[in-house]
Amino acid sequence: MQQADPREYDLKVFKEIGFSRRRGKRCKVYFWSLDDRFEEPPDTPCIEYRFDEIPSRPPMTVREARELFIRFFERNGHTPVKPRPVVARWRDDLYLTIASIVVFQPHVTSGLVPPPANPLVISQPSIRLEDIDNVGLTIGRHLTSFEMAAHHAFNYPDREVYWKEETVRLAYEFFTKEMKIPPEEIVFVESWWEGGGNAGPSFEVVVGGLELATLVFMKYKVVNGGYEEIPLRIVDTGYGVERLAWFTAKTRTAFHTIYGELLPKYRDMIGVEEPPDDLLYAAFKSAGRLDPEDPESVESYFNLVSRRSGLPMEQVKGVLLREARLYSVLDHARTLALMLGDGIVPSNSGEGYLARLVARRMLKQLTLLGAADVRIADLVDLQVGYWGRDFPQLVENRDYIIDAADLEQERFKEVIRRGSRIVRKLIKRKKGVSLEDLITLYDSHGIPPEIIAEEASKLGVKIEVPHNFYSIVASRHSAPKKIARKTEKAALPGEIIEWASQYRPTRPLYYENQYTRSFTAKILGVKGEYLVLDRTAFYPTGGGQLHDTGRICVAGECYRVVRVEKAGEVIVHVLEKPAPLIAGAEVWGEIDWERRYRMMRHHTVTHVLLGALRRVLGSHVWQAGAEKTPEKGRFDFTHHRPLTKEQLRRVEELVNRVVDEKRPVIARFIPKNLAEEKYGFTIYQGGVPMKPIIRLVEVKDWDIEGCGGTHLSNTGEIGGFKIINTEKIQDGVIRVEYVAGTRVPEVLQEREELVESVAKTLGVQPGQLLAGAKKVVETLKEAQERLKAYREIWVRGVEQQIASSQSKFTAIQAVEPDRREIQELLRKLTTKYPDKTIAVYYETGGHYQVEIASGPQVGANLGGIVRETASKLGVKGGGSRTYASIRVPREKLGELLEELANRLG
RNA sequence: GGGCCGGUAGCUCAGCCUGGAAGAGCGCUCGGCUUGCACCCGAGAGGCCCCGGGUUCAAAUCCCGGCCGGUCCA
Repeated sequence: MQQADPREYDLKVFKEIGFSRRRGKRCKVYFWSLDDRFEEPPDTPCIEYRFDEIPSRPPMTVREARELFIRFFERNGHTPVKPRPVVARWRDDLYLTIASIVVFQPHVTSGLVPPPANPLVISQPSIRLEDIDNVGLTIGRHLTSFEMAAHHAFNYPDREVYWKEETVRLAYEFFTKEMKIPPEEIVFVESWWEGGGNAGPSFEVVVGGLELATLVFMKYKVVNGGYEEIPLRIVDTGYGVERLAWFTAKTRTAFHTIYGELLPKYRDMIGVEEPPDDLLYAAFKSAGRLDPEDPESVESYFNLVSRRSGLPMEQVKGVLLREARLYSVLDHARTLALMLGDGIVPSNSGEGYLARLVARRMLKQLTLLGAADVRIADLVDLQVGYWGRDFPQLVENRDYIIDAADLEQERFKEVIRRGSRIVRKLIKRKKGVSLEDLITLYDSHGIPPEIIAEEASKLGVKIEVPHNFYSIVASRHSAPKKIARKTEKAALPGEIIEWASQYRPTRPLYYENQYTRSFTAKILGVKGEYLVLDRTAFYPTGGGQLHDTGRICVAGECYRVVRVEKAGEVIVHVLEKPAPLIAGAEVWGEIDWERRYRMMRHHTVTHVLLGALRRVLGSHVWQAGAEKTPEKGRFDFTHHRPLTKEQLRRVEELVNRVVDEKRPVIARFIPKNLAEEKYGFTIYQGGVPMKPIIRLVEVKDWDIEGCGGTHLSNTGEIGGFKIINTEKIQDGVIRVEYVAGTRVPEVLQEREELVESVAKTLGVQPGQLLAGAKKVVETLKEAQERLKAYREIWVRGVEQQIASSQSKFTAIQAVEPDRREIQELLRKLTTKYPDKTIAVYYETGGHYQVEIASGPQVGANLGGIVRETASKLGVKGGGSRTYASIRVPREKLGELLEELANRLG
């Protein structure tokens, strides 16, 4: 860890309280505390938990702890801010909200957008999966989901809010006055924080073995390993709400505090009894020193608990491992509820995979607890009830949460079912399962090794799973790259983008009036076929809407505009060919209105469609991609199951109803913070614009989204809507394609034409299409049967020919060019006439293909003879002892057969 | 987005390594046994071996590309 200048940590507030600075003897870090009672900072793993002995305010629930925190900071001049979803849709470098500061990155932290309030206080539910394997064993130190309560101050060069002194003072006051912790127990450990490209000094506030808060002072940007001061200095704090509650409740594990009445319910459903209290107490005391990553530490932890409680090692180990599994199930159930509640759709990629990971790990634990049949939907539903008041999105999306959880369980069962078949086979064939097998089984088939070991032990085979199994698997994968979310690739050559950027932003007339068809403007610059104007009505490709086309005229000379693209804020028109234009000239432009109008219809109807999908399917439906062309609209969205016919029908009906209702469609620009506060994050369907002012498009009382496209002013103009196709394009993503307005009859016409041409091909009237098709199929079947009959007759003839032939070699011409059929015939004949060699030849592509087989009693090496013959004739051919094939030009057939008859006859 | 695994009868899969007869179990059809049946016995139907290209005398099998599914990881 980076050690900063000691002066960074030397604060007046410490002196005022009477704190002094010390250094740990074994854990060699500096820390501030009241007296000299601590030789070590009271943090894991330097000491064991002793916060049960430290006085504090009476036991709080998680909700009470959150309220206590927010009210305290509100009284101290902070504005409470609503938390964001646990899925960080506004970030392109993160899937999950892992801390409260993530809420403000990167738009606020970069200085582009002001914070919603300053200073502010928030309690942000966060999810971190890095330590997922340690959840449970550490009785609550590791959680996959937690609430990070935080106060943030953003210090601009021209506006200082507060910095270290005030932050530490607030912390001290909160812990002593609100949490009622004796001052002499509170310790500030000097530390250094780095993350997301920023860095700064920090304090960890630890009490009685538990780290309760981290106070970070972000003031540097990390540039090539060095630090640069940034103009916007940010106070980034993080208080663990669950830990605050645990500290006051002093229960044996954090899970007892966090989950309260849910814990006994889970015990009941899963079948894990509450262990004896002296065992749990011993575990509590010893857990502070436990390093779950280190198997030796884990072993000595069990030892310690065994000695402390006086219970045998085996019992301690068994009980605590079962407990750890139970706690993970509790933890994962809440995390999964939060993920699904914020609309993550489980899948095999992106944030969807993270939801699946949590679900699968939970299912694994249940399986190992012998409770594979417990419905995880029930477990998750209990969490929805328990946390519903804190996170209303859980209740609102209950149906989806339950359905998605059920589906994940079904899929996992399927995986295990497939897996156990493979395991049984392996054991039967190889009498065991190697590490290599375990890795393949997990990496390629998703079957956890622990479950394989159990499966195998039922069959009497013992399998050792190495403790570092998952790191072995991880090491097989190449180093992780940065997460890549969809980025629009440049449609213009780099040099053109560079050239265009020198001009001032183009004034977009299509925003002033979306129905503008023609306009006048001034030329700012021309480079070959690329043209930049001071203003334009041409819409550039963006937001899933295709660019306009049209013409631009100067002094009666017109040029086709074939493409329009954006280079930053400058709009670049791409002409059909280089034009001899000069800067400063006046131009007149006109867009192809029919094309544009169709795109507007397809764009507006896309918004109506999204509104309908969210109503029919649920609010987990998010845009995953979209494209609007004059021909059709295409919309990809997240959803866990394929659409039923009924759902499709309802969506179609709903959209058409909105069309009939002639709802107004309004586009306007408003500040980002205001938009978020008023409409929430569903406005960011197509990604988050990094601008302080954003454009919203609202279909009245139906749908509202940030959108840069051109829209109709009323849904009535859509005219009509028809879905023409739907498919699952990847796990968790459904695509629909549709047409609107005048495209509907066109598509109908295309279908009609198809029906007509099929009917014509079948020789029936369009009305008789089905009957006609049935007849064709019947006729085909009949013909095939007849063909089979003829074939049998032919075979009998061939047999006679062979039987009556004196020669050991017979050649027969076949009509059907079906190798497989011929091979089968040859097989039959050579079995019946084991001393004969038979050749069947048929014409194909101007050549004769000859298949030759000899019976088992024929001594000669057929393949060899054919190869020799082939080279003699200058063709290719060969085969095995009893089977060969050769291909000769038409005129050489006679020669070939003669040669073969000579050598084989 | 990347790695790995897979795509063969209605279903579940074998065959592929080592190229030259496309198979098993369940299901289905018919017949027998039986009061009846999820049992038993006998017979039978059912396959563009995912698609395209290449290598080869010859490809389900080997090589390349694609599509689809699964899975692990970002």
